[in-house]
Amino acid sequence: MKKDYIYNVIKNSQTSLTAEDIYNNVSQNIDVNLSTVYRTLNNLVNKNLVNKVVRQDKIAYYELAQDTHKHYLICDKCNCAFPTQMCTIDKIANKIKKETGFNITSHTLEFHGICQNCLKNAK
Amino acid sequence: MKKDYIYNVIKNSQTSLTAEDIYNNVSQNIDVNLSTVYRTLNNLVNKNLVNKVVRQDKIAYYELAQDTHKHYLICDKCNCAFPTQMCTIDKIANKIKKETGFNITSHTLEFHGICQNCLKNAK
DNA sequence: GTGTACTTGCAAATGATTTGCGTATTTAGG
DNA sequence: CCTAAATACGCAAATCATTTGCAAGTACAC
Repeated sequence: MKKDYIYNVIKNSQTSLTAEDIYNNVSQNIDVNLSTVYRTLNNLVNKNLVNKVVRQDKIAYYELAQDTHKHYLICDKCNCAFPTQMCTIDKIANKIKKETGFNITSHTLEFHGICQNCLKNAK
Repeated sequence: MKKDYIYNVIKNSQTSLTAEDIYNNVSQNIDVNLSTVYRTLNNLVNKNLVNKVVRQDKIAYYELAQDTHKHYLICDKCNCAFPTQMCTIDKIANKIKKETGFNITSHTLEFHGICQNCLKNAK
C-alpha cells in the first residue's frame, strides 16, 4: 500500500516535511495522488504515528511521532529549519496546570530569526 | 478612517482576535468590507502596532503589539483561549543563540489541552 | 466466490486570505 | 479654497493548502 511508502519517507527524514515534500519524494518511486498523501497523512496523525504541526507560514509539517520531542529554529529569510531539543516547557506546563487547572496535553514552540548562513550572506 | 475602528477593536479586546472577529465587531458600528479588514490588519502588523500569530487551527490571530508578552492555553474542545504570561522562553532562546549562532528574534508558544469547563462538562 | 471494508484517483469544493482594478476620500502644497 | 498625488475602500475574482464526493480498484474474511 502507498501508505507504507508515505510513512517510510517520514521515517527516514531528518527534518519535518510538508505534504508536498512527501508527495514529491514518493512520486519519484510510485504513482500517487496528492489527495492520497493528505488522506494518508491524516490517518497517520489520527493513529498517533505522525505529528502534525502548523507553522507561522500556515503550512502543516509532519514528522514521526516517536521522535524525541523537538522544536525548530526557523529562518525568516531562507525558511530553513534546524531542530533543537532544548525544551524546558514541560516545567512551565506543569506549573500552569497546577495554578490554573487547565489540563495541558501538548504544546508547540517555534523560534524565528535569521540563521547563520543568511547572517553571513547579508554582509 | 476605518483603520482607527479596527485598531480600537484590537486595543479594547482582552484576547487575541481573528480577522472575522474584528470584522463582525466593526460591522456593528460601520460598514466595512472584509478585505479592508485584512488589508488594514496587514498594515498594522507591518507597522509593528499589531502582532499576528498563526495557530494550529491555521487561522491568524491578532493582538496589540505593545501587550505584555503572552502565550495562550487553547482548549481543544471548545477552542477557547486563556492567556498566560508565564514565559521563560527568553532564557532558552539566549542559550540557543549562544550555542548555535542562530539569531532568534521571536518565538511562538501554544499550549493545547482541555480547559476546566470542558473537564467539568465531560463528567 | 461474494461481500464488506479500506484504498485511490480525479475533479470539484472549501475557507482563510490576497489581489486587481476602478472609485472615493484624505492630505499636502500652492 | 483648489488641485494633484497618495491612501483607503468595495467588490469580484484569484490563491493556495487542504478536504471531500464519488466511482472504481484492491484486500481480506467467511
